[in-house]
Amino acid sequence: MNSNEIRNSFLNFFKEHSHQIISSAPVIPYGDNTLLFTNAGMNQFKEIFLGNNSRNFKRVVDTQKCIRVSGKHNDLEEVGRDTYHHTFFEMLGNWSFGDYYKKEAIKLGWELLTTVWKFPKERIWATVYTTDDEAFNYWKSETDINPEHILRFPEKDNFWEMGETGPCGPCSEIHIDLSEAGNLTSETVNSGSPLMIEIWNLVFIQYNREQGGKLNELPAKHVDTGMGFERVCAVFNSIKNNFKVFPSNYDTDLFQEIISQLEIMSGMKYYSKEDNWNRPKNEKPKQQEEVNIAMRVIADHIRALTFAISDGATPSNEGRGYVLRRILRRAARFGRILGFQTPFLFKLTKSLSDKMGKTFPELNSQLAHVEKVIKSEEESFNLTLDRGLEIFEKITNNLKVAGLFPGDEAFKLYDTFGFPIDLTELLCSERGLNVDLNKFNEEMQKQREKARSASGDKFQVKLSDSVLNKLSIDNTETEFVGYGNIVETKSKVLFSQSDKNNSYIVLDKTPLYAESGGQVSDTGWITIDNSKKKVLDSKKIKSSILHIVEGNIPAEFINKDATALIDVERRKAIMSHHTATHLLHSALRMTLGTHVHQSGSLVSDNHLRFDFAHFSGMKLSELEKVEEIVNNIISDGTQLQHHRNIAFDEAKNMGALMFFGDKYGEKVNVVQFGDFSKEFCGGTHVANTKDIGSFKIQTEGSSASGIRRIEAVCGDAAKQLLLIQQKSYKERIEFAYSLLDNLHSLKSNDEEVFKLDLELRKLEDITTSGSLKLNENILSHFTTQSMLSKKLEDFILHLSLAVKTFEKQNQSKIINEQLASIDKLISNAAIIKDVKIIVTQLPINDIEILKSLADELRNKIKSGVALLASVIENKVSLVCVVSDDLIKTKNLSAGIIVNKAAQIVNGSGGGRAHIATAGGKDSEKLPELISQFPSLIGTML
RNA sequence: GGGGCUGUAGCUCAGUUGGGAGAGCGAUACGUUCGCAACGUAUAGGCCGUCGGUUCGAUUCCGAUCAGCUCCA
Repeated sequence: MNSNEIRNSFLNFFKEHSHQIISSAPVIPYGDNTLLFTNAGMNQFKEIFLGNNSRNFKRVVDTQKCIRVSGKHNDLEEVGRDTYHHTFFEMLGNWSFGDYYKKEAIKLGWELLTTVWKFPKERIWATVYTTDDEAFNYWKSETDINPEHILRFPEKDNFWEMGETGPCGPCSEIHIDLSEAGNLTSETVNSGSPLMIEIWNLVFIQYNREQGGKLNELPAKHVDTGMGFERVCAVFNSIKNNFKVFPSNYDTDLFQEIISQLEIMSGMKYYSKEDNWNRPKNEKPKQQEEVNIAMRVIADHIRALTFAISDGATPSNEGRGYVLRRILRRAARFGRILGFQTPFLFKLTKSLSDKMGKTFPELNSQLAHVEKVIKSEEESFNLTLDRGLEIFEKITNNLKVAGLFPGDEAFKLYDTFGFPIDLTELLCSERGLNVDLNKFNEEMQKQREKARSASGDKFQVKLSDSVLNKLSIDNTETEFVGYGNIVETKSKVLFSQSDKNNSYIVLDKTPLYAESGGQVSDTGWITIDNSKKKVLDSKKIKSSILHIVEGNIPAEFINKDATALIDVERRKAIMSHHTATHLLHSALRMTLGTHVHQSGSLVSDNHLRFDFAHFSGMKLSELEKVEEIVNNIISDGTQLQHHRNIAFDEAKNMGALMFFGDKYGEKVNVVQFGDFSKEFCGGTHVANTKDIGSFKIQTEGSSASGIRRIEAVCGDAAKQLLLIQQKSYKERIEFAYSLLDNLHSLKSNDEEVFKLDLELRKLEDITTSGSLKLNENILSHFTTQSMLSKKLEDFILHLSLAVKTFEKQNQSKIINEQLASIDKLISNAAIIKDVKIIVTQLPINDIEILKSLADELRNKIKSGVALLASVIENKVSLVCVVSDDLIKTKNLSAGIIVNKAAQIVNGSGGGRAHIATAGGKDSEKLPELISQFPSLIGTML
């Protein structure tokens, strides 16, 4: 059987035993910030185990996409060096939610392995928890396993826990002996031997571990099993080869197709371990093993990258995006061993989607997107490497200690410029240098400690712990009644607590929406005992909606009657924006293609933000088309069809768009507007698209590579936007007038100025507003407005250019005028001790002009000292120049001179020896300065 | 969440006791020689990321902020 057949065989076996096959949850756990990636089969059922959520099925079978990159058992740096660690893997599992338990789980497992798959019974070993006699006995009674192959292990191996608290229980593992003779002993089980491998873990969820370690028996017991799919494929491979090969997950068809493509692309060959052993003696084993490792690393990493990006993740410099970046860069680096210098990883995604696209359709639909993201990320990594190389060269050219590359420099290369340390080592060894790794590690350790101590309360919600703890004990449940007509709702208080400023209230029924799926929380009011309190925010906590209320509310309100009321106007605006988001999504798919999918969304009362996968920026024409489509649907008045609480499969069959955040198997809501838009959505929407009024895109840009972001407004918010635009248009008109005034003062009575003035008056006279009607589509106003703005901007550009040229002309005119007097100044210069000294005040109000005049003067005077002064805004500005010969022979410095001179007018200054500037506050002392200046110079000669 | 680095002409980047904003490539014009073009000369192009502070004066010092890169968590 090939891998696809093995997977299907697993799923179908359990299907025949009344299990429902469900799809894998995305590998990106949306809505669970405690987890970077889906790392176990049970992630999507966590809520069921915790008792926060129930579903309408009891037996389920699935394969779950998982990514593990950190943790004690999986260090990224180890992946690829051996033959069985992976960043990405599938976990096959069968599940019982309060249905069958140990007996049937063991029986079914044994049946699949030995009867269906025909694994040799004598090679199979089973383990149970030390005290789990029940499981031990079922292995004896329900299977014909060799009784000596049933072993007991303590907590470390056979008691499964999700975390420090939460559901847990004993487990029973199945191991298989893949050695050639099949005669391994019990000591090899759980010893980490690559020949005795664990293939299946049957977990019996029985307890809930409380804070402090106490175990409580759960009301319902569950079965949670996990079978490493890649390992099982390797087992099949071993059996096929009569156990004559060393087991390797990479020798299965799952990886071989990628590896053979790598062989073609690189011209190098991958040898399995078995081949290695039989390799002719003249081949260099070390080099071959490096190629093997490189190919395994790449084959593994490309899977993780492709699946993660297909599920909506993007490489970036934080969080899970950063993990992806590291994976990609590691793969790219190993690619260099295979001789790849330019992007190559992206070429491998195609063969992966060919291989697995049938089971995971997202691989096919996202193929083009994934390729683009990977390629551009590879390109940017190459840039990083190039830059790092340059810096590396600089450092090696300036080594202080010969032969030693400083550790702090190596760390800086790594930390600041992202240059991999092993590359530094490689380059150094090529040059006969040693890297000071001790220093490097020391710096790294410092960095870690700094980060750790700074990231204390990361996941702490603002709410105090006591509120949260109490809530989870009370296990309250709130019914959300805020769809459809929004009315005042009578309900009961289930929970209430206060701190200094706020109270926290849970009701049994509430119309107030709690933030979820990007839609912000409602605000409103809760009335208890005729006391009306404002609701500031609402949060969803497990099955409850917690209202955060202004002021103090005593706890004895519990069980009292309450009425809850939404801020209706605000909510209407939110609904408009939410529906508009759906319409926008559809319009984008129509305009740009179906690869567009949501990758983030925010819906509030005054705008919406929509992130979606699309690689290039949108053209203006595309944006206009999208706006037009959305506004057409709005004016069509399409009625909302809200399918609430329907089965997941039913919704899927309707063809509704799903998002990565959707959990499979739940009851879901589908929001539909005719044939135009159909989406899974828990949010609230307008009853008819007409209610939205109008829709306008504000900005389009990029939020991450491969992700575009659109911000838009509708309804009243759109009108607000229009008003703002009109206001800023008026301000620009004012600005244009002030430019025109400038021009006029530079060049009065000019015909061109007159023409420009006329043109501007025209632009001002066209009014864009008029009175806006309530439901009027105001898009045309936006169009006129943007046309006018464009015209005005062109006009301003033209005008400011004219001002600039006139200013320059004016400037050179002034300079030319003054130049004539400069000659006069030179010939009238005072001479003290053979040095020509010039000092004068000029009617110039621009320091730049003063400077260039001084420069001219310096050129013309040939030998001498000059001080030019002017009064600008009632302050004195001074520029002093000294000719080169005097700097040399008389040791004069313009900086010192101008500073001394400025002291007379209560100022200071400085500069270079040949030219310097200064300022002073007392303009009335300027004549005094001018008269004293020659003698001042005299004292310096 | 916490660090480090970067932001100057269309592009790549120089620019230290704070004081005349530069180079190379590219662009434009002119010229010389012409073998796909080369060379020479000239010119244009800058809120020195943004905002605030210190200062007579800030690209430079200080603070904030935005953007990009990068490491740690």
